[in-house]
Amino acid sequence: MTRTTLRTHRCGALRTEHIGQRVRLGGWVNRRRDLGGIVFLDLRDRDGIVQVAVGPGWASADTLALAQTAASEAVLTVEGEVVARPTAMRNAELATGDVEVHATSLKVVGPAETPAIPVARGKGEELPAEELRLKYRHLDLRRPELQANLILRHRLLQRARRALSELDFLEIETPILTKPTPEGARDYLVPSRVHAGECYALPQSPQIYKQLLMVSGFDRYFQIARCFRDEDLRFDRQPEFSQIDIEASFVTQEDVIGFVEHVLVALWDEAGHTIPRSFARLTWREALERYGTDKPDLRYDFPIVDWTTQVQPLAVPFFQNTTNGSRVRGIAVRGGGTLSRKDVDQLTATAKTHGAPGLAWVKRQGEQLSGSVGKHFTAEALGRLGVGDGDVALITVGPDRVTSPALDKVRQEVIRRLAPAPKLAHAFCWVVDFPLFEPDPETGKPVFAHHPFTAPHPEDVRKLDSEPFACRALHYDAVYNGHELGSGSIRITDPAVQRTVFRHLGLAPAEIEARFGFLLTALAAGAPPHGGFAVGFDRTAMLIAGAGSLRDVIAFPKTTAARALFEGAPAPARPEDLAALHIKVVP
RNA sequence: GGGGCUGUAGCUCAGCUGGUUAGAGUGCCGGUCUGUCACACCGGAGGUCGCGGGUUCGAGCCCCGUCAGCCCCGCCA
Repeated sequence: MTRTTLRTHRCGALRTEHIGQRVRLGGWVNRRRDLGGIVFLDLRDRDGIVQVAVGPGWASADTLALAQTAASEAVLTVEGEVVARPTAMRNAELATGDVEVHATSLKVVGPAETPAIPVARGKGEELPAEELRLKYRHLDLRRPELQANLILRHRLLQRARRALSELDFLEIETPILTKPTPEGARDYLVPSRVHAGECYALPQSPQIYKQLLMVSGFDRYFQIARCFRDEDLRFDRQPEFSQIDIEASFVTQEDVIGFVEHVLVALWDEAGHTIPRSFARLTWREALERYGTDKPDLRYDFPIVDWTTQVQPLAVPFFQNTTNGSRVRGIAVRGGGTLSRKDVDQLTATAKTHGAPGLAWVKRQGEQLSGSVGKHFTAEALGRLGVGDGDVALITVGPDRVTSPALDKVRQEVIRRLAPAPKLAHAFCWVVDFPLFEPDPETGKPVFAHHPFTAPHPEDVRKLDSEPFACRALHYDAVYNGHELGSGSIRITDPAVQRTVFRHLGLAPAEIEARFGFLLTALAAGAPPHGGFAVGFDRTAMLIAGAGSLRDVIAFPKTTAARALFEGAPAPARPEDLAALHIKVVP
């Protein structure tokens, strides 16, 4: 199957079953070992590495001379015979290590200059700086690790397509040149040459299009959708990324959750992991209460607990400012007695950098109590907090919006330092019942927590105006080991409700018609109940591959400053191009 | 927009309290070598100490600014 005019096999595919065959190979010189009379070349392709031996018993003097000068990373074609290695010469570290190829002829078809960064690395040798790896991406991508990541990514994509096709979903493409959105992330704009002063926007997601497809009756849609958001980046955020985008009609939240579980289980299966269904489920409120985050890592315990009433009688000064909704919350760290004073100090620093006033702590070793608030406690009082012998309690105080994120970070840090065995290797869960609104950090006014097409929970619709923050949404997130894999919702299908929601966003009626008229018109044309989901595919691939960054599962990623170091994008536009686009750059 | 870390040979790094001619490993070049697999051994070349300014008798090292990469906060409906 891999045979072409120029080669018969891939290098990395040769095994003992090929012994005796004459083969032609093509590959890159991974390493050369020149012993004088005999030369060994490690030839590499995407399947792996095979040793090519060039010796006087079978190769001409010219071939031997050529092998002696073959440069690292040059492309060679090799013709020769697959032979068994003598027992003592086998290499158990190579998949092809029981055989080698005795080359009878050899050709440098792609000479190579000395590579700017090494492809073949010695054991324990560090990777080149990421800046160089991105600049010389064509070399970095030759590394077996990155090849494996991209090959896995391919298989995951194919598996997602297959899984969804089996569920009768149709793959339909939507535009890349689309319309700016009023809310959410900043758009990448594409100026129109034909229409002076007008712009397309690259989609942040195909949200409206997939809803239109439901209105059109396609029933079940999916797409591996490229999405673009002009926001600052992180190790797990790139300006352009791929989503497994799903939408289905005549569904409830349970149907969508079922579809998504089916896809996720298939993806993990593709990587050899068997994931039981159904996934754990907790409400957004529970998640924040117990873990301080809407994407809890359920591989580990160490839940956050409310100790406000238990510590009240102890008259600890630090815990006294429990006015207007503040609570005393903390984590009973089982086995936390092994945390050093320095560990606790660093945990305190973590809590403070995330807004907490500080971190009180009590450690119990036998009857011995120690820690910043140790003198206020008795063993019995600690027992009421669930803190036993050898444990430590980490405690803070404040309103939930302060203590939740701080204790989330503290919990993560505790897990990192204690490195307990996880209860599960793959902890999936659904977080449901998200709030429809959240307070604007500046004004305190309600703003949409998800996107403005998310349907309110039917039980809470009457609270839309009176108690907006008590209003739940039909919005759900899939979470894996503390990472958000994606989110989805049931959509608003009543154009009147959709108009009300836009008004809540502060949009004037004329603006609503201008921006979303096409959606409202569609909803009024007979819209089936529908909902969907989007899986962040790059992030999923990163997690399944065990990669440390999105950049390791994307062939040509951007830096954290959104630059492409390989091709050098973005680049200054030529004046004539700007003129054609009716653009003047203001310095 | 803010904070932190890093930047010295092609690559990975060391460089003491500011003090002689900036080192190592690897790669590269030349040589020896017929069973290596990070081959071994001998020899050699290779430096804008990110960039700009300042302090100092003297700066890789101290100060200010700046650029780049990475990580974090804000941001990411």
